[in-house]
Amino acid sequence: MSFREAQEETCLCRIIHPERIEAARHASLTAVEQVRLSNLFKAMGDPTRLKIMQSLRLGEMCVCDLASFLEISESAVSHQLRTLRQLALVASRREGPILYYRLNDDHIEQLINLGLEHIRE
Amino acid sequence: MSFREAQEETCLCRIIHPERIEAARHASLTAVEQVRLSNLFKAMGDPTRLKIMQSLRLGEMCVCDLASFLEISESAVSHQLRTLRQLALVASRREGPILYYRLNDDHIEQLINLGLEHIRE
DNA sequence: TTAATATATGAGCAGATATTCAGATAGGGA
DNA sequence: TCCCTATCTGAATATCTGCTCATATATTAA
Repeated sequence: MSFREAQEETCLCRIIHPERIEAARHASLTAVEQVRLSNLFKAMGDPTRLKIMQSLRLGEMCVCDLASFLEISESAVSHQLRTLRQLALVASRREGPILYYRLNDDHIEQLINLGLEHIRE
Repeated sequence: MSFREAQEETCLCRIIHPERIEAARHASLTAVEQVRLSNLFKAMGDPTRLKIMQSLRLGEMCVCDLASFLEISESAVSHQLRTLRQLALVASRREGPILYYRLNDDHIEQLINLGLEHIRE
């Protein structure tokens, strides 16, 4: 039985506060915004990626700096950096064979700081 | 071959910028903070949980309000609310048989707003 | 107490995902 | 050109996780 069917069976009396549901509906984001926002937080929710971003708060680092610091393989770092790049969380600068990664904008550090405030209170 | 072994094999010449690694080490969070922070963002990274938190920005809602709005089962909502409760992202108030959930503090809404700024630019 | 409603919880499964491994690509120097 | 280094990428795998289903708990009313 699908949710729709279940909802029809139990009727709308199950909805206690229709006005709150309507209010939430009006204030809801677009589907694209929903996806982007959850992808942003999901990216920050992985311990490895979060450590990468924290490391980059202090300045740019190359792949093998990060691998050495985090004690994981360079391949793993590279995979995670790709994810972060695709979400515009980090940017890179090439200097010869070395790629230097940095945080893409101030929002990232602000998000981390705000998160720290929450967990520390 | 473990990472440690690989690191020893390739020696420290693989570490391009020891001073940056040292700086990152000094600025790194405690293990507990790392876990809590990534758990916070991970919780916000799931689409369903994020929608729940967005809905609660407008005011408290009960489980079946949320289930109706999100079009998922009440059981699924309840499971996600437990996760959010354990991370102190939401709090609840009982009125008779009904539990009203709300965002636990202002940080949550600030995090969402900051995330929106990032994805909209 | 019994019934009805609102929510919580445990088990299990299907889908997602982070890592490793092997191999590919790209830049710099000889 | 060839080699070495730095990084990237695809495939495979082991782990994690969100949902469903069934059941349990809790509150209210009769």
